Amino acid sequence: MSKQEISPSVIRRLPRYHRFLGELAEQGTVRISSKELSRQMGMTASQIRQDLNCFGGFGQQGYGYNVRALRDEIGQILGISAHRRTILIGLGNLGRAIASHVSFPECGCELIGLFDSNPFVAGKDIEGMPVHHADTLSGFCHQEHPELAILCVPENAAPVLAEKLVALGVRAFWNFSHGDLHFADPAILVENVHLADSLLTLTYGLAHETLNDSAEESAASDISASLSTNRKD
Amino acid sequence: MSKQEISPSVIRRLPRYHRFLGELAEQGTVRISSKELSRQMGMTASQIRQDLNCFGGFGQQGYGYNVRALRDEIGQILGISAHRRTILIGLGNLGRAIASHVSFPECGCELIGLFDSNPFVAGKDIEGMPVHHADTLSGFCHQEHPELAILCVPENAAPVLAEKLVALGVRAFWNFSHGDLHFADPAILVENVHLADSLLTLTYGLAHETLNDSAEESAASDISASLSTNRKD
DNA sequence: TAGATTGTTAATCGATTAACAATC
DNA sequence: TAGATTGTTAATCGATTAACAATC
Repeated sequence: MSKQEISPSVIRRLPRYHRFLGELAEQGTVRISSKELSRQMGMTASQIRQDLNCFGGFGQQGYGYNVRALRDEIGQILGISAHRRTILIGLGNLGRAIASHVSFPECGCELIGLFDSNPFVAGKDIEGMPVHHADTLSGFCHQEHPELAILCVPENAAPVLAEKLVALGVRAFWNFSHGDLHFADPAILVENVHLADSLLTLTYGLAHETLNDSAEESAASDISASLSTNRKD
Repeated sequence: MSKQEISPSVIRRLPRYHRFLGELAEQGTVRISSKELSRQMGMTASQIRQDLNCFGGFGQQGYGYNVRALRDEIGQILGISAHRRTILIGLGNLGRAIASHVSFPECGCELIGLFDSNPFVAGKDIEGMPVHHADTLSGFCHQEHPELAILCVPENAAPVLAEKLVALGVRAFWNFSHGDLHFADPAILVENVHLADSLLTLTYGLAHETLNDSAEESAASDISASLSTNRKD
C-alpha cells in the first residue's frame, strides 16, 4: 500500500469504481479497458488511469484491467474486509432505515449495538437486534470498544453525545443529525450527511432550468456534444 | 438573478450556507462578517465572498452581511419557495424514512403522491398520505404532473421506471436505488445518492489512519496549524 | 511483429486563496 | 475621519485532461 497522501477527490471516487466493477464482474466481464470503463461511468479514461495509479499499476499494457482483480484491489484499499465495530444511536425513521438498508459487511463494518433514549423504543428488536437504552452506552463502550458511531439523533443532542463517544474511544462518526459535527482533533473522522442538501441541488436545477429554457437546452446539448468529441483517448 | 453559468462546486455549497445562516438567525445574530462566518463554517472568508458574488453583492463594506437578508437571498437562489410537485416511489424502510424525515416544504418541494408495487403496502397510509399502487402511476402523472420523482426502488426496477417517468413529464430524479441513473438528455436532472459510498470514506479513513498512526497524527496537526495561520484575511 | 492499452509526464483548466482598492 | 469589511482582480494551487513512450 503505497504512501503518498491520496487526495479526497480520488478517495471519494473509489467506492464508485468498486460498485461498477462489481456489477461488471457479476455480468461476467473478465477484462475492461480504461476507455470502455470511462464510457460506462461517464468520465475520462485519463482520470481512471490517473486515479488507479495513485495506488499502483493494476493494469496490463495492451490488455486493460482484470475486472475481478481490480475490484478486489480497490476493495482492499477501501478496507471493506475490515470489521469496524459500529454502533447506531437513534432509531427513529431514519435510524431504522439505515440499520436495515445499508449493507454493513460490504462496507467493512459490523453493527454491534443499537441505542435509543426513548423507553418505548429501547427494549424492542430491530433487524433482529435488541435496542439498548442510551443510558447503557458508556458501559457498552467500555466492554465492546466500538470505533465507529452512526448518529441519527436530533441536532441538539449530537454534539454532546459525540464528545462523550470520543472520550469512550470512538474514532469515526457517520452523522445524520441536522447540523455539522466537527472536532478539533483531526484524527477523529466525520462524515456529515445532509440529505436535504442533496435534494436542494435538484431544487436549484429546476429553478434555473425553467428560467431560460431554450438557451439552456441548446447549451446543454452543446456540452454533451463536446464531451463526446473531447474524449479522444 | 444574474446569468453566467454557476459552477457545481458553488451550487453544492449553497445549501450549507443557507443552513448555517438559518441557525445564526435563530440565535438572533443580526450581522456577520465573511471572516466570522468562515471561522464557524471551517472555510476561508475569500471563498465565501467569492461564492456570494457569483449572485450579486449582498454585503456592505465595513459592516458585513445581514444574516436574515443573506439567508433569504440564498433561499431564493436555491428556489426553496417553489412547490415542486414531487412523488416518491418505493416505501420500504428507506422510502418511509425519506417521506417522514425530509422536510419537503423547506426544500421547495411538495410531496403529492406515494407509490409502491407491493399490494401489502399500497392502500396503507404513511405520514398521513395514502400509498397508491404503482399501477396507477401513469394515470396519476397525467392528472397531477409531478416534475420530481424520488426513487427508493430496487436497482433493477429503477432504469425502466425512470424512463417511463420521463415520458410522463418528470424532469428531475432523486435516486436512492443502488446503481446510478443517467440520461442522454442533459435537461433531465439526476441526483444519485449512495449512502454506502459515504460510509466507505470512513472505512477508508480508519484503515489508513491505523497504518501510520504517529506519522498521520503529527502531519494532521501540522495541517490544522497551517490552516489557521494561512487565514490571514 | 503490429495493435492495443497502460503508466506517466506535461499541458490545461478550474477552483481556491491572497491581496487590495473601493466604500460604508 | 479611522476602522472594518466588502467586492474583485491577480496569484496560487490542485485536479483534470491530453499526449506519448513503454510494453504487453
